[in-house]
Amino acid sequence: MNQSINVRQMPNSGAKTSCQYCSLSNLCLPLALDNSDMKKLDDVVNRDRILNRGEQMFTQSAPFRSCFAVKSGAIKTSVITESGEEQITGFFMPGDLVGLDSMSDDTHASTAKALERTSVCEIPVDQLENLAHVMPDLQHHIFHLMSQEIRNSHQLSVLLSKNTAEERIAALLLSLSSRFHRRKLSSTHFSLPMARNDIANFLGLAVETVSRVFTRFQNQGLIRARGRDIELVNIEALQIMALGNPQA
Amino acid sequence: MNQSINVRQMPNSGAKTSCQYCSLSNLCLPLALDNSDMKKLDDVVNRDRILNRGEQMFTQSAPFRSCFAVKSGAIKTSVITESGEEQITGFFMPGDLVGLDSMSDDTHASTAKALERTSVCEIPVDQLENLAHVMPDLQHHIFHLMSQEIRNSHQLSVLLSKNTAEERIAALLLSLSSRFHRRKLSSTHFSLPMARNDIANFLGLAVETVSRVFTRFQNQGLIRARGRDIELVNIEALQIMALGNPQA
DNA sequence: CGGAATTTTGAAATCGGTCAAATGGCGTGG
DNA sequence: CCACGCCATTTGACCGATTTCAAAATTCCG
Repeated sequence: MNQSINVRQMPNSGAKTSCQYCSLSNLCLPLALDNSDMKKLDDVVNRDRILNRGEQMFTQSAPFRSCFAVKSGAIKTSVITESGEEQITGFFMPGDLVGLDSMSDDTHASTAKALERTSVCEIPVDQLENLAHVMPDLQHHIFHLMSQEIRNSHQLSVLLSKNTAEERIAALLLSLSSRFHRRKLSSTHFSLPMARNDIANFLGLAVETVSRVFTRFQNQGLIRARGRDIELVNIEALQIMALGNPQA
Repeated sequence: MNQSINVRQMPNSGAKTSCQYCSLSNLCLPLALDNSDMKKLDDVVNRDRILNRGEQMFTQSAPFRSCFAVKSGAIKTSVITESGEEQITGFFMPGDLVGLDSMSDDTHASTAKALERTSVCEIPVDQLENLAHVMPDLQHHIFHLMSQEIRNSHQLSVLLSKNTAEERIAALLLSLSSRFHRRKLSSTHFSLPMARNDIANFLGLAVETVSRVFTRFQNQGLIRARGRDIELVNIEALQIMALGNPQA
């Protein structure tokens, strides 16, 4: 039910957990850093900001001052078009860095909202840039993360323009599966952090279509779904399905 | 017919044009730099690589060593899915930097191909990172460019998942228009660098649909199109069209 | 426990895709 | 300079996956 990741407590402290003692350090920004550099990063991080389900972390067009690392819970980001439509651009899980799409401007390019109770670490961008300047590994790592974000978005574009409803949903389930796996959680049995509505929006489908595909998958014995509780029964079949028409 | 940008010649030289004397310096990487820094950048740039139409600048999965700045001509980038389908992820014009989506890996995340005769400047990434390390403005500028790339891709996602064929094509025409404008070319009369096929692929449509929409637009008096030669007759109407259903 | 929100299910409508074929443009070579 | 042939573009008719509209069923929380 709860796919958040427990944060190992610092031995002698009930206080905020430093990067060194955070179980996410192998996923998050500190990944690239040695101990002394991690300390410096540690100093600029504002820890333990808690968001309730539905609460916004930042909103599009608001002044851009910080990126956020997800500690537990889950975040969705979305852009609002001029015609008022929302497009979800990503789901962020513990260890992910949110807000990189805003680094080209002094205002946020998207809105970030908590999908459930979520705790985050805030990292002021000006300080992050300063650190990156003196720490080549950090600079490199940020380049890496931003580039990864571009790739993810390109993958989404492919999904949206080339794949059927079934293929998109299979791909999303597998993507979530592998992300849970990387976080040492079960890759076959998890709880969706987002509503059907969010899935539909993200994948460019109608909610009804998402619902129908879920039941179809269930009837075909590919998954077992009860509400947000999902079990991947036949991963291989899902993988084949996600690939789409294989004769292209 | 030719929307390439002339490169101002260095007064006393028929040789390669340095960044200082390149008319694109206000669009390209040097944008962020003062004269002495520009010199250093200049030293690491391999100039005057020429690609013929259809020639590949780099291919997906090939070792990633350099980014490329477009000097004249036009480039398209695309990703190939596991099932062998191509999705064009961007069109790059003079002053644009190609290859940023590959900075998360040591292999290219996409393939880049020249749409017409194109000249580019090659910038080795390791040297670019070194320079960024000593030049905070350059680092900031690269963050900016990468973030912009994320935004662009998000915009594409919105287009693909929320907009009709007409809206997508109107949006593309307007986007090209503004990009030509920023390069001091006509924003109402230009030559498309890409084929209908590329437009269709980029926008997630069938070629036939693109063709139909073009003729529909022409009949409605929004544009005049003969082959790749495009004239935007009623920009306001196109803008309204690109917005999509305004009652959402 | 109750009411609202989410999810599911059904039937009908549609936009864009697919298939097929005609037309047009352009470079090459005679 | 023209004719050929190839490839890009256009046009037409039909089809199908997904959307839309409507309503029931279920779940979620306060």
